[in-house]
Amino acid sequence: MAIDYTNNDVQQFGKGDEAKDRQFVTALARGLELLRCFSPGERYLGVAELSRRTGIPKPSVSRLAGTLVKLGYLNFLPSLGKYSLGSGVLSLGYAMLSNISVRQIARPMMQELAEYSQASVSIGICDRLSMVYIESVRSNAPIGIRRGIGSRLPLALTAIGRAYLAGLPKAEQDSLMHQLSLRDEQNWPRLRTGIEQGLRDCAERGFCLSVGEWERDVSAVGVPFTDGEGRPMAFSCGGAAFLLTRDRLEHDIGPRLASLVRHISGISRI
Amino acid sequence: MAIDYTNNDVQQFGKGDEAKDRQFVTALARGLELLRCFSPGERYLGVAELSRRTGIPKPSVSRLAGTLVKLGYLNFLPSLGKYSLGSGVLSLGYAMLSNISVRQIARPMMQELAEYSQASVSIGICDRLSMVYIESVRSNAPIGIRRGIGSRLPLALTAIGRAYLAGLPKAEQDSLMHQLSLRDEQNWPRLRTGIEQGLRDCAERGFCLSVGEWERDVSAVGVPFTDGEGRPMAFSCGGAAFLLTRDRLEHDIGPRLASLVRHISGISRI
DNA sequence: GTGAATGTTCCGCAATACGGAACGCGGGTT
DNA sequence: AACCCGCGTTCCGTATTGCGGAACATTCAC
Repeated sequence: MAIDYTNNDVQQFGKGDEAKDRQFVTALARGLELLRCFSPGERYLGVAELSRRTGIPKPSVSRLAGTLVKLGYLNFLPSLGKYSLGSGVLSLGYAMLSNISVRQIARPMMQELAEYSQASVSIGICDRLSMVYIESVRSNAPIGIRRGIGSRLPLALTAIGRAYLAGLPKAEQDSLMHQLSLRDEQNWPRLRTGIEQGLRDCAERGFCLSVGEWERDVSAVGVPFTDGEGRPMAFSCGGAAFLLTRDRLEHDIGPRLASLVRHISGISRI
Repeated sequence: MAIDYTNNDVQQFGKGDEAKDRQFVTALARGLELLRCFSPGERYLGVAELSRRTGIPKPSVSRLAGTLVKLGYLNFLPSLGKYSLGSGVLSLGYAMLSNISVRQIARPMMQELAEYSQASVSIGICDRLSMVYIESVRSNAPIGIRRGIGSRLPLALTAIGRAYLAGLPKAEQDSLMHQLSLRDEQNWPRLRTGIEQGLRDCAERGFCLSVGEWERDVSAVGVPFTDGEGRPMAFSCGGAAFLLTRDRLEHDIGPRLASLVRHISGISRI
């Protein structure tokens, strides 16, 4: 598994953070932060490791993790002395997915476009500074990595992320971009250029591109969308770069995806 | 949506419960209990409703929910004054799924059996007193409801649940059955009969049945399994009762599913 | 045996989460 | 309008509860 799935969207909750909010429950935030440490790359984590990652002192980690085990959100493996995610986390995700109705409406059309383009067509929403797939269908072509529902992609480098930003109200857009700039001041100028190109593209043509910018061999187009309940999200169609050339994305796939999204807007607006 | 998706596996956390455990973090448990209130049927819940469901007083619910919003696990809809699940819950579930390798190994064989039987083949693990699908493939026959990954099924009435119980060590088996009996004393005698039949079937033939016992028109066979990491789970093959007659389940599908699971045991044991 | 990891338990402390009461708000109903 | 009812939030005094340094076990490596 060469892909780095690590969740970079860390938030530290030092007890006396600026969140001097009397309405903020630290213990809850910390417990959830522990769960977030587990990612597809990091199956098993021990107390010390969790403590290092989150900055929470060991005894507290031990207590919180113990609680999470009792609740079924973590498993404890006595042989390793480590924790892994438990079955509890699954059903939460499912409850959320089943409440987003666009998925059912869009799936047939997505499937059709996937077959046509021999690529993957996905819908994503934003969590912290990543996009997360809530639906993804792929052509049954032999190649093509399976990035399933729930997988995370960076906001700044992908077509779906840029499209998402393009669909946001200015205020939220700025806020997210500000956070991005803080996280990676080094590369921000470069990232920013790509994002702003995306914003322009979406405004002018209704879709934006990422040609090998995230992973060398992957290209995609993205289109912003807001569902009937006002939830911002984005569609994308992406796959092997040698199949999805820039020309084809700009003149064929891009317009098709944009048209697909217009269709869905029409249907779900009723 | 006629199916009752409601999550019955409630746990109350009155502050001074028997959990006088100095190692138990109540605030965390309560916060997660709030998230659990949302199910595919219950998209939007307000403070009062959450308070009623969980027994947590309103101010505490307000505080905890506020915290969950800040963390991205809940959305707040000002127009309704209610909460819905946020994007944060998704990625947790995905991180867990991607760490269960049986899924990838088993999928092709599951697909094959699904086509052959014109039914759905699934893998499930247990969360509290429900089975939760971690993988599910279905034939592309026109009929067949889509129960995706993450959906919950009762332990006592389904083939997958009974098979799961059959695969557990005696102690855990007894513990779960005890909890089941407490939750529904009324029907326990009947449920128990079905479960014990399932245990016998699994011991004798390697699979168990549920013929219209959970939903009138749905029948299935189930087979217990334990993966390379010692995680107990169960396979099932189920679908329309008129296609999957008892005879066919007993003499064709059941043995085939049992054989499939033996294959997988062989592969993943390496 | 020593040393450096790990994870858990102890326990005194005070910060923290708690929850009853009160407040403000909107939307019915008479 | 005046009333009421249900909701959600804020207040604030309280003691509960979670906290974390220190000490204590274990295990591993060499």
